[in-house]
Amino acid sequence: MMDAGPSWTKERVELLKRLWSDGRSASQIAAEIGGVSRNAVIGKVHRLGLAGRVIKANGAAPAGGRRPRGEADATAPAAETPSMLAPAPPSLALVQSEAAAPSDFALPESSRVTIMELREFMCRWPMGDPSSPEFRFCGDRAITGLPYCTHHSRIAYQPAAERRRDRKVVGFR
DNA sequence: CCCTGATTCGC
DNA sequence: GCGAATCAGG
Repeated sequence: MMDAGPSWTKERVELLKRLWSDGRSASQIAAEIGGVSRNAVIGKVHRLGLAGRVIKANGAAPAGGRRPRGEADATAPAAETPSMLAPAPPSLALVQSEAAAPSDFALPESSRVTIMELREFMCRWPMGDPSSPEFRFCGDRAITGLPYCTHHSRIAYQPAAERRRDRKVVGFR
């Protein structure tokens, strides 16, 4: 007699619509409505047709294509990012502060290289946003045995004493 | 690893 | 129709 879990009643659907159009995320909506997972929410959203606000009309988006569940996945184990770069990766703030300080050391940014152009003897100091296509490495002649050039080695391996004198990290206003 | 939405498909 | 499982991307 008792009906099972409250499925998508009119009220719940309307609430869903409202929250979705309100810009709430599926997980948030699921939490508010209660009794449903975010997958359920997403599924319902799609079924209702008020799905993806962004319709990829371009062929540039094969996105979304899960392999049939029965199939064994021969997919590679995974590999976030080899990140076999430098032993002492500088902080982003530090990099940015350097980039934003042209007056200090006018590092000859002559040789900036992509990861493909990088050689063992080249400075691996990251320049710019790693997620950007503009991302480059310093590429200057690295100190033998070290991943950085002289300039960036000073930055990366600051003596504790010298580091005490606070270097100015990127300043917010 | 956290999150986001998108898609497939057994139920 | 439903939504877990899975995928792709941030």
